[in-house]
Amino acid sequence: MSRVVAERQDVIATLAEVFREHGYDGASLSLITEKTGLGKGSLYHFFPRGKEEMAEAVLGDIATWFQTNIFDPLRSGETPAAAIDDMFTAVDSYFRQGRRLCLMGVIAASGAHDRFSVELNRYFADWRTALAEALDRQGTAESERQALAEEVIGGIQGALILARSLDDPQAFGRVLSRLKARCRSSQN
Amino acid sequence: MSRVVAERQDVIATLAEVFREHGYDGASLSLITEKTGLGKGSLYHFFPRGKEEMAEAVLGDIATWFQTNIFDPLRSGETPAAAIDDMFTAVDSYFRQGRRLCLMGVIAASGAHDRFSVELNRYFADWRTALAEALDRQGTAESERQALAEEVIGGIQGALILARSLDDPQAFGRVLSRLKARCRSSQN
DNA sequence: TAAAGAATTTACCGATTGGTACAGTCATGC
DNA sequence: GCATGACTGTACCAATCGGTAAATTCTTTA
Repeated sequence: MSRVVAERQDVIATLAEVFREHGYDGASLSLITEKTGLGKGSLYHFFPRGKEEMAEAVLGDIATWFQTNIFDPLRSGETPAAAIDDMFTAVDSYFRQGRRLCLMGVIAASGAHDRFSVELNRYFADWRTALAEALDRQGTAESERQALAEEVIGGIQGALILARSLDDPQAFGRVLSRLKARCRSSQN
Repeated sequence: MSRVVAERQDVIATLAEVFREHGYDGASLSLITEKTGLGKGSLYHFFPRGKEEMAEAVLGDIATWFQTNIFDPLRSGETPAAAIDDMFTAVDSYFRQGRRLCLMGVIAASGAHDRFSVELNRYFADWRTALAEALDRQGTAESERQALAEEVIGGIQGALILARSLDDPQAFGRVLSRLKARCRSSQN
């Protein structure tokens, strides 16, 4: 593994934090410089196309993480019901029990939405597909699958915003457990 | 009604659009100038504290609208079940069948969150209280009220983000009708 | 109709924006 | 130990940022 790939990867985690906390427009290069400890020279060495490429890298990184840790297990899990339970556990952990926003949601709710519409579309569509398939395998009615998957994925996004706005991270957990119960009771 | 109040009110609707579509940081004064047709001089005449006061005015306007058209009817409606149904109808209409984002959510998901935390908190807390009370009056179990209210309000926010990200406004309506059914079936 | 004040236009400010250029430093492999 | 290329620091750029100031125009009212 070359040094390039390793260091670039280190930076991406910090970039993700900055974008998550300040949004795309709010994440200025000076702020990014400060938080990453990298000067503009280094930043533009790793991301020649600048801020947009930084955000693309972060979104790609997140997409990969979800693919690996959420979507794939939903498909490959032996017992789909357990796989769905695991999804909720992973989600709760990833979003730090409601104290962390979803960067995909942050971008979707921002003016930068158009710039990353492809990434956003793929993220949510993949999640919906993976969850709907798991629901299918656990015996959820066909008419229910897609709609329930949308309700759950949207519910997670909304719960994050709600928890932050109410300054009550626990609201996230409360909604999560209700959504989980909903998936469970849709079995046949 | 003086001309001041009337014209200021006209501007607020356009300001709301700009903030909704571009976010707080993305809504530059030049963009605001362009969309409102008002020069900086006029803008600063109406909103001496600048952009922040413009956003405050918009958020205040939205809060009033929801208080009047959503929260109050939830409390005063003769039959609570019908009042809740009306809420979903009004929400679907306000958010243009999923083609319009919620500015409160947009701000909550942005770096400007801290600046308007009071407004955000009040909006969501008021909504939760009003809905929980209506659920109470329609006989929803006490243990359910608050949690169901949170699920519904969060669900609406999330559905807006989902619909925009999937580029499928109808996803909003699908989630809405499920949430409505949930409220209905929680009656006693 | 003239005074008062509301509203607008215009020019301007310093600071910051994202981005570029490039010389210099550093580690690594031959 | 030297050449190569990855990496960094610094200086710089035009454009735009949010905001200010003041002269001017338009409306309202007495």
